[in-house]
Amino acid sequence: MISSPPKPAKPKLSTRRRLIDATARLFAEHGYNGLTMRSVAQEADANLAAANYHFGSKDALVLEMLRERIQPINKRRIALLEEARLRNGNVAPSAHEIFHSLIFPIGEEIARSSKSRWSLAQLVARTFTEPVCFIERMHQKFFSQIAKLYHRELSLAFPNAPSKEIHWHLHLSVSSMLGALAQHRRLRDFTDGVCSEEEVGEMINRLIHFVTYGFIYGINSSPTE
Amino acid sequence: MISSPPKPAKPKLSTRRRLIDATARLFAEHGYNGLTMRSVAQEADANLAAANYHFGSKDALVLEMLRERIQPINKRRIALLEEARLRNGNVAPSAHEIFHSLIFPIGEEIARSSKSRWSLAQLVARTFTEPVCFIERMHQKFFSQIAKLYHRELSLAFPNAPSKEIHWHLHLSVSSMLGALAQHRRLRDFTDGVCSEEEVGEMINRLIHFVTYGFIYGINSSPTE
DNA sequence: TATTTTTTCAAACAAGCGTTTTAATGATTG
DNA sequence: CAATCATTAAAACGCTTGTTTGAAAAAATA
Repeated sequence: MISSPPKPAKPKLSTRRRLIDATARLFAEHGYNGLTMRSVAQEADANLAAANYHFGSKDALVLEMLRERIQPINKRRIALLEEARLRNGNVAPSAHEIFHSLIFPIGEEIARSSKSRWSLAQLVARTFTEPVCFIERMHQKFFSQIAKLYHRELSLAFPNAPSKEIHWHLHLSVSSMLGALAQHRRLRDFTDGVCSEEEVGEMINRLIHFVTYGFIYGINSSPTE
Repeated sequence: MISSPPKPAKPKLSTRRRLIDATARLFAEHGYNGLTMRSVAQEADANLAAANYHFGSKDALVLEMLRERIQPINKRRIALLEEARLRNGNVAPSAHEIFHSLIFPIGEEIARSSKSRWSLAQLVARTFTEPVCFIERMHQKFFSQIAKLYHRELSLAFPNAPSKEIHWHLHLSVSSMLGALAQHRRLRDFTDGVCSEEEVGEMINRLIHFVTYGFIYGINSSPTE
């Protein structure tokens, strides 16, 4: 079966694009140390020297890939928060709205990526485990300001809760979110085949409720036990 | 200052022992790929060939280290569950008792290891992120049976909840636990210095409550939304 | 003490790593 | 067409990896 169309209908993305996408797949699957320039080149169907030519180094390549994946999610989070604020008039967003804005955007991206050939969930797991220095610094840059934003927002929603308790439970909430995303690929095994990884929307919805309840009832019970 | 006591008060553990402990530290910090036989040998103050002599291969060394760390925790979990069952007579353990038995034992070990030179929290994060095949198989072996045990236990505590919902929320609970443990080292940064990583007990207590509330109220609300 | 077994050690092995180099391509512009 | 640029290609560079080797040292057994 020989196919010889005038145009192969495969525009074949730029080498740069293919390199970044291959980096995302391989970084998610094997981590920073497990990702090699040679594997990236092979996965991207490019030459070994191409990545160094386009990005300068392995570090810069991975960093650019992460930036490209994370920034739109954070922008969407802030947008959803603004939306809720406007919708409620002068009333502060509820805990559910706050955690919805935190979790839903990354759920959207995970659902999108799961239909593709790479998994954002795995990538999230990676970035939060890899102790490589530049990744830690990057997380500091990307997530410290948004953490402060959510702490402020939760302080408005729970004006009677001590600031430290909000810190504690926001930390637990974020940790739960990340843990659930990181473990998502293990869902089928863990539930003995009962729950399927395709139901990303179900998972995100339950996760938002789970975290909201954990936060609300955790904040309001025995802070000094 | 020359010290020449008759016995240097340093019995110096066996090479095998030192190799395993060094492996735990380095695996936790750098992951499987980042751990090298040379770094293990240096950290354990042993010869490069010693690890291959005692364990055969890098795989076998890491596997033995993991087995040694995980098994006692699972035994303690089952013991706490039995304890609660006996204490309540014929009544099934409550959700709080169940999650206490799940989370408290690993909290104990983390508190113990945090005073040592290595961190169990980091190791937990590693093992749940590393996609190396033998680790995944190992987790399947170690945690699939105990997952079934907890599903049974929660089914008794929530006889009206559909089995699938218990699967979902147990998955979320375990994910939250792992996420919180994995993120524990980031606590200080994340909370802007307000919460300290030394308060492991505080963290575990709050985590148990957080997960319990998330499970209880998650199970009892909108299962078919 | 003599002999056997276990454990350590330094050195070397092939394979794989990130990066660089140099030449050959392809596209763009004059 | 000629010339300049951006991109690709193959080969090689030191360096590190897991593992193996064979002899030396230590421990255990007789």
